[in-house]
Amino acid sequence: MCFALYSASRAATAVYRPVLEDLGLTYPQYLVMLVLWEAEPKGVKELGEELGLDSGTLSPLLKRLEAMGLVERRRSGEDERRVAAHLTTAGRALSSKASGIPQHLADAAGLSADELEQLRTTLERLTEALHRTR
Amino acid sequence: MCFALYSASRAATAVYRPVLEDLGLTYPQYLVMLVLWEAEPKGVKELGEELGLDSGTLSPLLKRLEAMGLVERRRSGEDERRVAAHLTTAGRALSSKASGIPQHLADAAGLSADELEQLRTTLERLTEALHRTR
DNA sequence: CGCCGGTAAGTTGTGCACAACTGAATTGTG
DNA sequence: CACAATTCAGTTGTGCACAACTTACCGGCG
Repeated sequence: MCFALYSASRAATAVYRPVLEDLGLTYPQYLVMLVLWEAEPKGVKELGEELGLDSGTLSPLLKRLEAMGLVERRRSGEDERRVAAHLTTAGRALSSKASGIPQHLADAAGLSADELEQLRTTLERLTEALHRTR
Repeated sequence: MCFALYSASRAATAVYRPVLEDLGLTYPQYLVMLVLWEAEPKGVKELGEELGLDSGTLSPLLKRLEAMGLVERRRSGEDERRVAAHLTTAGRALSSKASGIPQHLADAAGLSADELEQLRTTLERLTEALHRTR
């Protein structure tokens, strides 16, 4: 069962890869951009909570996004410990190029909309349960 | 949808991690051992086909398993290009310690046996379809 | 005020995942 | 037989994922 999960996840990111290459993003970078397109700016901690990633993964990832000119990292004035990721103009503009990606993947999945929806909710329940065992 | 897949997969390996730590294995190493416990010896290419991994991933992984004394890599006599992974006595012995792991994970999943079975087949169909689009 | 536990981000080190490439061995074809 | 194309394992380089640790900063308490 878990091998099926592992394989499917890798197969999905493999389908994303060539599409995201046009945007110059990796899959985790794309996830971060999705979150920021939704609401911005976001602290490293908030990004980590939404994506389930820690600062050890996010810090270098955000640095790369900053080097690409998509994101700016700014230290908070009120709390000097916090760093917020702000979108640049280029970062905001990229969202329109990315708008077709979810549909592209849904097409590649070869499952009906119902099946996809059911799969998604089952996976979310599973993730919840697995996290609870920690 | 794909984020659900990505999260669930990471959550599953996170549940495996402490259990596999007792065996001194990572999750991909455990997958290789599972394949070898099933049938042995296996060439790097065959392992790669069953797991969907390439030599760039498997070569160093097998070297680590060899360094742990679980596996021996031997060049084939007939075809000097090929390298086969053989289990050592210790490698074979480890399988009994690992026997309880699948059940442990099924318990942690918090889904019924039916739901797990259905999830597995859906994921397999999905993986198939995603590979086809390449 | 001074210190102290806790928190936020970053750093270091290990091990995948995968692309691109290398080098050796084999196979197919003229 | 010779040699070009292919196959196989391994190497190199990049980017996650995560544990363990470090550093800077906050907020509270004596």
